[in-house]
Amino acid sequence: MESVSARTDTCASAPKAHPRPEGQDRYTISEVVAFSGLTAHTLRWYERIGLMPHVDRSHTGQRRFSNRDLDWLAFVGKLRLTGMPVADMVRYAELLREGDHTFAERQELLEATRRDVRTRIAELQGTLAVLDHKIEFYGGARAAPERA
Amino acid sequence: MESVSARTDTCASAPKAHPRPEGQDRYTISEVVAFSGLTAHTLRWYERIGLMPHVDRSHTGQRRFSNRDLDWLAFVGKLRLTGMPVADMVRYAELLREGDHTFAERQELLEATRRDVRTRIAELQGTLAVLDHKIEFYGGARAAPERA
DNA sequence: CGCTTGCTTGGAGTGCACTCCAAGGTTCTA
DNA sequence: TAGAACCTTGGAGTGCACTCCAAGCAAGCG
Repeated sequence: MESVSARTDTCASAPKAHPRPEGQDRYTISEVVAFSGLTAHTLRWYERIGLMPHVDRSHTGQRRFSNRDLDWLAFVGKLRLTGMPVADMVRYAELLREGDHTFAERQELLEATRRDVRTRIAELQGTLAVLDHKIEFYGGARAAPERA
Repeated sequence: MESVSARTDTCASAPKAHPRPEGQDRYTISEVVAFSGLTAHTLRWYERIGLMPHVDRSHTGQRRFSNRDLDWLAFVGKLRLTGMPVADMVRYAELLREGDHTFAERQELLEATRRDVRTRIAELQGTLAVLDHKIEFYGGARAAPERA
């Protein structure tokens, strides 16, 4: 995802290069829409509720997003997939803004999230087993009594 | 997480014995609440929107749920975990009520759902990788410049 | 310069999945 | 046979996560 990858060659998830290199990264909202898949409405709303660190502005007040902002949005997107409530993500964003002394709390929050994700994966695998079972039934039998 | 393993003696998910044997399975709504974890409101709402096959009634009109209904609710619960919209589940319930000639469509619907679940699991595993990465960073470094 | 397209705001509206309410009838226990 | 606890209904309300609107300023082009 980000620079820290230099910890080794980890960073298994492809870093997904930014559309423009550092230094020229001043994206308009519509560019971010194209890149992130979110709507402009949603991007503005994220900022309003504190889910985005305050975005830079042009001299006339229009938003100019940075590569950093794009990275953050990608991370938020991942969290969103887990079903985490937006309020919790805002909480994490606040902790980040508050600085170093929230380090431990952030770590705890990430670990709790990881536990949730693992639980969710397990639940989905349980569901997958049920689906496999029913589909197998559909493949084999033809119209059986069970409320399939 | 693991469960799927037992592909041999299938029916891996414990059949989860019914609270009462066939023949005495006439549960009040509050018994179903205790067993399913859903609220009475939700159970009535499910019936109203057609997500429950019409539930049997006592001679005075109170609901009496059967083991069959419990099984159906358990399945709906699994589908709910996948994030499937209620409307889609209602569609499946309708197909069931319509009888044998909807067999193929039901099968298709289940298979599409399975594809969705697999996609969702893959997404969550991607998220898990990101979380692992960040947590590792938190464990190793102490307050670094990244917008972790 | 004028035109089109894009961006700004606060506030209101939408869709989903519940969740609750009021007013009354039912069932169980003492 | 009384009282508590449970059940019924249609319809209204809630919380979440967007989603859209109107009115106006900004930016790029021939």
